Amino acid sequence: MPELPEVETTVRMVRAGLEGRTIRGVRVGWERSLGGMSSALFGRRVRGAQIVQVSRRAKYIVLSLERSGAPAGFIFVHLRMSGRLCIETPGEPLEPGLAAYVRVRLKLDRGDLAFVDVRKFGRFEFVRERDEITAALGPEPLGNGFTESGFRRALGARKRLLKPLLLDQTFLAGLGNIYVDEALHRSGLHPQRRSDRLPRAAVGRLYREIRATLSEAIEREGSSIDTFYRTPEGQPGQYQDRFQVYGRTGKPCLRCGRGIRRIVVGQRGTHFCSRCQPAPRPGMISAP
DNA sequence: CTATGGCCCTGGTTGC
DNA sequence: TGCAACCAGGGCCATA
Repeated sequence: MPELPEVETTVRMVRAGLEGRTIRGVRVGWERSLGGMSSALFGRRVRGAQIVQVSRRAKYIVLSLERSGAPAGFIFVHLRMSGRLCIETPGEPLEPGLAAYVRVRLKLDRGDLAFVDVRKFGRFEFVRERDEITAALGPEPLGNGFTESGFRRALGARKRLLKPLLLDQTFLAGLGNIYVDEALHRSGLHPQRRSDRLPRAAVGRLYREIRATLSEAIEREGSSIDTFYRTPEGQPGQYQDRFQVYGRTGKPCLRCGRGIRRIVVGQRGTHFCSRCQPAPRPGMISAP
């Protein structure tokens, strides 16, 4: 599920309930969610710490911890495919259907934070230094550090297919399968175009459409295409109603009417319009 | 460097 | 209806 817009929505909704809270205890239902640390050590690291800030970096939710005013590490949460954060209070108990999938629970001085994750791919991990996670990440697509000229240089420095490159979190951090397909369609670019063979104007379009797509999706609180993603308030997002290509295989392109096609690129289902996103010349799909 | 396939997991949907 | 196969908003790792 969650890509940048869903993670951003999650952060905005849990922030008020978490900032300022103190972690009184920990319950771990699936130890691997901790990313290799034992439950015992995780408990020791976070018990007694105060959550002073809730923020987002790429697809991570970052809880900054302090003990008596001094930095005390971070909890990095990655929702992967099916993860969700829920705040439970006596007045707002967890939805009954979710209880069986709580993998980590933080007992707070007011309420609980439940990390729910059906498929168990998600992570809820403690690190001492932010860099341990963020060092390998590419720029934030909506941040000031992501510029059109920098993007052009970076694309030109690689010889990869556009779609897998845009999914690569070390190249650009935050896009996932849905928003890459949507941004490529809006840019009129075929997912198998090579990154180093784009005209300048195409790079400009792609740059702007990536940012516009993500911004519009955040405004609509992300996309919900099945029962997994819900905002922490339990509501589905609204951006799925705006999809141009994702999940629309065989349906008419909303711009030109031709049927949307689905192919597999880099092992990921890929949706595009063969008229609005013309294929590169055959020799340009793979390296010569 | 780039690409590919397997793997981690569970549940919903599809097709016979 | 029953059941197997296939699919899924992600990412890591080993191997060509």
